[in-house]
Amino acid sequence: MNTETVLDVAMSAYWQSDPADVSVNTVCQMASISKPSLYREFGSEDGLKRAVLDSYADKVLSDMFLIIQGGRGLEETLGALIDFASADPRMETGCLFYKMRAGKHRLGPTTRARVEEINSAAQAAYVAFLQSCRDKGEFTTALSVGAGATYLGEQLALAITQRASGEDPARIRQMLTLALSVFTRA
Amino acid sequence: MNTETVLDVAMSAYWQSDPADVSVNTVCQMASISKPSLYREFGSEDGLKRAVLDSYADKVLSDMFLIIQGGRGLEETLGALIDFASADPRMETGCLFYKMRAGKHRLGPTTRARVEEINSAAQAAYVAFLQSCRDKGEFTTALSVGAGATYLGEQLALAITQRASGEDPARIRQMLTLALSVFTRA
DNA sequence: GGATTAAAATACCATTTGGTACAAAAATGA
DNA sequence: TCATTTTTGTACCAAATGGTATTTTAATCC
Repeated sequence: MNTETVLDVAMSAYWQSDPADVSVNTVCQMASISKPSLYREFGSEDGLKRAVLDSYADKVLSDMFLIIQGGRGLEETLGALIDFASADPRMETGCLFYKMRAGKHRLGPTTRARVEEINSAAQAAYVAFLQSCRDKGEFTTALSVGAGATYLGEQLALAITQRASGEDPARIRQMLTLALSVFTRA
Repeated sequence: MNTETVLDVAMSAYWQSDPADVSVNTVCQMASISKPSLYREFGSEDGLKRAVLDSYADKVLSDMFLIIQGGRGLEETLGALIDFASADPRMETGCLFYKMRAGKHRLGPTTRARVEEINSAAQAAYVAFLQSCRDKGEFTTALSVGAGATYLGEQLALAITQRASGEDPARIRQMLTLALSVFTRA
């Protein structure tokens, strides 16, 4: 049984619907493997989800981090984030990480821990980005860097979550652009 | 068996945790009634949830509608909404309606229909409010009334949802104030 | 009080959940 | 080719889910 294949199948299932709505049984029959095989490889449902999340972070979230850490200016970076959130086809059914975070009380301990880890890393990345913008004199609002980072993160999460519920991408872009306009309009 | 009591118990349970995480069995033993009694009164889980949502709309959401339809000005109304979302003790564990809306794919048909109904009513209320502000010359942004209404609704939902996950109310107020500043700062 | 009717609870149903004991295959070694 | 080891799948487990048939209890009527 190919571990990589199982991870892909599970990720796709969790991502398309919701980690809480996909059972281990379902994953097994979608991947055409037996349940003991899966448990031998991942130990538990929690282990599987954690592995899937790791894989997701590697394949998808990394691209988002690249945008934030690209070293570009405020407007350009915000624009890229808006593009990503409102138009990237991979976010059409939302973000697996945000789905997990939204239902983190339904996750096992190791997956939840990983979710919190990633969340902290994202927050830190937003902070670093905004701080660099402030240093460059692009981010001159009274708003603190920490608060701005939280705000930015939550607005992105909101936008991407809305894509999962089928909202019109153009509308989402409009809303997100409006929300993030607080960074550029003093 | 007191129907009102059962509704209160169920509402409290759904509200405090999440409608998807509270089973019919749990509701029964919390209300100290037998399962057939509950099914005789509400027909199904969907029926119970729908009844609870109706009761919730009557007891809680009505207050939110009162704020919006109070006929007061833009700044004052937004301030009241910010207060409600970030400080009202009843929103400490979030809003039952928003929880249902967030997990509406997990709801039965009648409850889901009611959720959509309430959602439309809320949107309409936001539209009416913003339109009246525009008529009074308080809302002069390029933003359309419809888009503004959607934005307002989503930002409130976000803020209240964050309260359910234990975020610091002061932080939430700050974020929401920032988000809604787009209405008053041109 | 005794018969009838309305209310409630016990005890069950099928299905699904996460998880595993154990037997059947398949690959490896000599 | 035969024995050993590793891999895989069948068949099961207990618990919980939403929902119900049937029996017991309680109230009503005469």
